[in-house]
Amino acid sequence: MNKKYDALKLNNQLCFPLYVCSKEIVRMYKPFLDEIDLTYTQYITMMVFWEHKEMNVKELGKLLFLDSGTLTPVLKKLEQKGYITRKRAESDERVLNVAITAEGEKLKEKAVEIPAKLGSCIRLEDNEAMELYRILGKLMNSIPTM
Amino acid sequence: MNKKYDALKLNNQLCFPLYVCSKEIVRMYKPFLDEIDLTYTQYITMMVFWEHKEMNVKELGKLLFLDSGTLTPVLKKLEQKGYITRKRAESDERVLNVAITAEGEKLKEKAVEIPAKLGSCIRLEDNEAMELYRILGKLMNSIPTM
DNA sequence: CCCTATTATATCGCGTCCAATTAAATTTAC
DNA sequence: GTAAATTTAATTGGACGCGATATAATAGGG
Repeated sequence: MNKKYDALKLNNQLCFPLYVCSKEIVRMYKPFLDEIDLTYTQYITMMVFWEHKEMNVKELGKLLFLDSGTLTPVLKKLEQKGYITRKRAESDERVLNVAITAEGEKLKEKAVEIPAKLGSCIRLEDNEAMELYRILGKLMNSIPTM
Repeated sequence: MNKKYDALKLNNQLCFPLYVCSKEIVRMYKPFLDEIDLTYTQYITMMVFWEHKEMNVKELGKLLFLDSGTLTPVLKKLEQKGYITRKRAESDERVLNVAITAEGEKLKEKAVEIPAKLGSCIRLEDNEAMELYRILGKLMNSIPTM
């Protein structure tokens, strides 16, 4: 039998396919994101601002499940590209408010085609995609938000 | 209605929860992997050698969905720790054969507890975990292996 | 054989992640 | 009411991972 080590086999891991699929799909985005000169992280950050206009780093991090150590360089890069502005809150100097610019809004027009382009790369039945979405949602909710 | 941009909302993305879950679960591994002083990438690499003893970089990359740009430093690190050996194939000097050492085998004993420890962190019904595993498998298979 | 194409790995630069640090605001103790 | 301790927010710095390119070895075509 010798099942003692079975749990250490790659094929028996749940995390591993998750890790691979995540990386591979991010990679699929790359050619499309290259066209608008964004990384995936920059892209999901812009998504938040396309939807919300303004937000501080803390709130942003909560939405994106990213800490400020990741966000600070991302936001500086996006500021440099002219898509957002970064400004300390007057009421609380610790807080950095980030807001989208007109340039940033314009980028949305270019980005709008991306989800469909990517969708056509992924071979998954609609019901499976929904099930995957549902289970991942449940998994995400079980993560301590710290 | 204004549904034109709905596909750009974070909540409507399939990739985003995948990306988040992957990162968060890798993070969950960290305290356990710290105990045996491995990164997640080093861990899945060792998994392959716990199962297969010997393999060249190309084959390893195919199994792990990682390229030599990632694997070279990982393998050098693991060699440095004494868990594997790296040796050019005599028949073809381009090929680098990697093999596990006795030290590497010993590490397996310490690692054997990790999958269970992690499993207990993840709140997911068995049938959901299996369904997730199945769908991710399908998704992985649709990835061009290049 | 020689030249070109292909294959396998290594190198390098950038982006992201984590831990430690800095700076600001709030709470607590006296 | 003020000083010290705690908490909170963001930044910095170092390590790791990834993509693009370089290097070296082999294979293939004439």
